[in-house]
Amino acid sequence: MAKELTSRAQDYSQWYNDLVIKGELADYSAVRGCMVIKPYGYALWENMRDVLDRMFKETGHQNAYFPLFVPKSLFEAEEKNAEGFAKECAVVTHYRLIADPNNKGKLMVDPEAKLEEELIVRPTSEAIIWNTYKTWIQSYRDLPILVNQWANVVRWEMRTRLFLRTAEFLWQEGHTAHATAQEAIAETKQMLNVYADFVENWMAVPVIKGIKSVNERFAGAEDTYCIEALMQDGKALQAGTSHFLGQNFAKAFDVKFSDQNNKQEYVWATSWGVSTRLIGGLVMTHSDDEGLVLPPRIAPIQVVIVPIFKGEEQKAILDEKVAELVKSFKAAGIRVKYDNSDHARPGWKFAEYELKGVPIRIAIGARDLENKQVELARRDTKEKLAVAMEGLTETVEALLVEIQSNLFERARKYRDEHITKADSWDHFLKILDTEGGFVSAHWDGTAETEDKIKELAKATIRCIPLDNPLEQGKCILTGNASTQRVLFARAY
RNA sequence: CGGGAAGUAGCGCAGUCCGGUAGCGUACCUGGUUUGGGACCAGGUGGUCGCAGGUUCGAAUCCUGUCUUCCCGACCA
Repeated sequence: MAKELTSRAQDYSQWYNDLVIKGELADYSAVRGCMVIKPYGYALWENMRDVLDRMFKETGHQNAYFPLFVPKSLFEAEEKNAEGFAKECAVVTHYRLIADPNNKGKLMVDPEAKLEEELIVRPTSEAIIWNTYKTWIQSYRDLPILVNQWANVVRWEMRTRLFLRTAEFLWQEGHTAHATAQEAIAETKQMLNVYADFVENWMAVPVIKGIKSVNERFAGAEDTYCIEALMQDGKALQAGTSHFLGQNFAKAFDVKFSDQNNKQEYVWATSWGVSTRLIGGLVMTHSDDEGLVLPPRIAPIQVVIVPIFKGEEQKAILDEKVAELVKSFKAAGIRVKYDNSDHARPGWKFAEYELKGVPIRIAIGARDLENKQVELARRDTKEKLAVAMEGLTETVEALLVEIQSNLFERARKYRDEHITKADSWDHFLKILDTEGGFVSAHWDGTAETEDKIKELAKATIRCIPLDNPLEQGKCILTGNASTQRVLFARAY
């Protein structure tokens, strides 16, 4: 065994780290809290990015790029936003290094090169963008502005985890400006739906759409909408957020427009983002003790073909036959890899591609050529099937669709089985301590109660589901009157 | 940031207590035999022991500092 994996039951955290590192998605770096995203992991991100980018464009958005640095005076303009992020900001104070006179071969910060004004490395870009929008917007004719940027941001987290919480991460952030509150709210909801569509239909990760409580709301937002996913260890993961920012940033940066009646109005704003964190969620939703399990629609490699041969002569015959298959797969838009390298034997390759989460493996040898068939193995169910060479491309296409839907259904079943109603505090705690998952419980709607529950149960309100039915009840903690249940969970 | 553990060859580890100039497995290289679930035999390559100081004739080993990672907690728009 070349690569031993920790099992989920042994140590869930270690299992996750093993998969990310041994599955070659990412690795630790020399920089605290920052990871190296390796080619295989980046290919996965590129696939995700490309699909999202297309969805953003289909909903009328354009890409742009704003600076990495935010002058402190701009950063602090929107008070709540600044306060929310202040304690995790990297700050640039100098612009030059010089040779250290007391330490040969070493450099030191030039004390003469202190910046007049500190630059904040963006933890999010509302400030720099709204400062820019001020110059873009004069009239209602300039609205809406529908802009997205693909970027990196830095949040100086105390405790980091590969993909789930890193000091630097990749994401996209949409920042839109609108003439009316209704339009901005519609945009906020539209993008939430885009995220839910992407995460469910491409990543095969079921999510619950909802709205955050005041405590969990984005700093500077009027309302934060979110999609919440459930991991295999029963903990929840916020997979994406879409914020209705009201006029907070417009007021902070004095962004006004003239309406049809030549009346000056503040602009309405939204922002929305998803990050490389989604990759962490993907790993923890589908993968198993053998390694990663990637959904076909975003897998860097959808099909791997492993030849089984004795001697160069057989290999040449297989190479020729497989070249036809590869051509046919590629013509059908299937991402296929033919691994005919001779330094690893078939068994080794089988294990390796299982670790990498490749949805379909095809093994083909002399025996198969004779029978005009191949051995096809599904990563999701670990089933092996003998499949006719005739019409193989169509078979594979259909199977990729089936695997995609099987992964989603499996995850949804798990998620649905882990939404539990609790009507007493004891039951509430018991669920959190045993099966985990979402606990649907009444809450009196106050921030104080939410804080108290967080303190006592280490669970937070993940969201108030959008389609939540109203029902009379009593708060799980205080017993005060409540009109609806909300979803609690322990979360990443 | 608090508590705990760790850092020695690409990876996984032993050696550290009791100082004497580094070893095992795997990977890698060469040759051969192999190839339908992580092959075998033989011969090799590769490490200033995380980094920086200090003690000493001599440091992976003792001392000080520092960096990084993991686990638990606090924090986490």
